[in-house]
Parts: sequence; C-alpha cells; structure tokens
Amino acid sequence: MDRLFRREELALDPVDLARLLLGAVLEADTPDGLVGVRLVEVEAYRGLDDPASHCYRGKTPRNAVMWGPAGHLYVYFVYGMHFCANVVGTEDGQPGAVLLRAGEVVEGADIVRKRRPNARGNGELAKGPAILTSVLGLAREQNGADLTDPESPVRLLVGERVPADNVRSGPRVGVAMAMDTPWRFWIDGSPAVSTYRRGGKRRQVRPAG
DNA sequence: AGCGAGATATTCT
DNA sequence: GAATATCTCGCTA
Repeated sequence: MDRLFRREELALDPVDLARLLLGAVLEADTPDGLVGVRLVEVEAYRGLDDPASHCYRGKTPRNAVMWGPAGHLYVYFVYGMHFCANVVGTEDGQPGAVLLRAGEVVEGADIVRKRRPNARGNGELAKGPAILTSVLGLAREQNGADLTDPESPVRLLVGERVPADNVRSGPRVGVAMAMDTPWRFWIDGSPAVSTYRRGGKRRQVRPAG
C-alpha cells in the first residue's frame, strides 16, 4: 500500500488534486529522523483566474515552481518567519498548486513532540500550514523538490482512500478575495484541522475625526 | 472559542 | 511603503 504517487497522477486541476491529497502521506527525512504526516486539510490555488493565487499576476522568481511540472514541492516564505508547503499540480504550463494546511503525524511522532513541546494532543502536532512545514523540516532548500522521486528527501505516498462523505469544503483561510470560492478541503472530524479565519484587514485602525 | 497585538522578511506598487 | 496563503501569547468569555 505504501507507494509513491506518480507524476501523471498529480497532473490535475488544483481543485481535483486537493481532494486527491486528502489522506495522502507526506514523508520527509529530517535531521532528527523520518517524519510522516497524513494530510487532513488542504487548499487549492489556481493561476491567472484565481485572485488569491501567487500566480495571479504572472510568473515571478518566487512562484516559478508553480508553473513547472506537477509533483514538485513549492515552498514559500511568509510573514517574515514562516514557510508554507504546496504540491504543484496542473500540466502544460498552467500554474497551480495545493497548499498543505494540516495533518496527523503518523511517523516520527516522538521527534515532532520534542520539537513542539507546546502541542497538547497528537492532533496539534501539525495543525496549521507553517507548523506542518516546519515539522517536516521543509524550508527554502526543499523548494522545487520532486515528491515522486524515491531519492528525494521529501516524498508523497498514496494513503488510505478517504470516503467522499467525510470530505468537507469551505472558503480558504486568511484569504480576502474569492471568499465565495470553497477551495479548502478537509477530513471531517480530524482534530488536526485548523479553525477558520477570515482574510482581509484584521486591524482596521481608522483615525478618529 | 474568540479577539487583539506583535514579531519578522519577501514581494509587489 | 503596504500587504501578506501565519503563529504565539494574553486576555475575555
């Protein structure tokens, strides 16, 4: 059952890829050992037709990987201190990717617990995109890594099939635009699923008078 | 559970 | 210079 995804299986529209990735296992060789995470929450980001996507305004050095072949890892830096990881989808030059928002640690839980002493239960070990990314030891060096290559330090494994009834969807977290687009998908009932937060200006300090 | 604030760098205007 | 696909802490319920 534990086999890697093949590239052609991942060359999908990001929305379809997002549902496929639920239940899949992302596995990484960290300095402390092997860590594996079963994905329970993801978000689809498309290209030129998606205002919330990094690719909306065209190709830049940062988002270049999103335009490349499917099955590669897109890691970006946000808010000055965090990394987030995506799986690149689509084919023939169409940009798109799936943000990995949360997962359940299924391998190397001891390692993760040491690095995250604040986490209460197992459900909180990889709850949130930046946490998930740091738990797997992913950073700038892993940007563009091939998840379908057995030799890669980061790999994507086929997981148990998730029944369609267990999958829920809603608007993407922290996104101000396209709030009517339910491109966040999660496995209902998982304790690792992060709580929804609206996008836009959080601090509306308007000068009085 | 939910808000408010602060920390910090890269990117685009 | 402003915005950002965030996290943690402290406080209020």
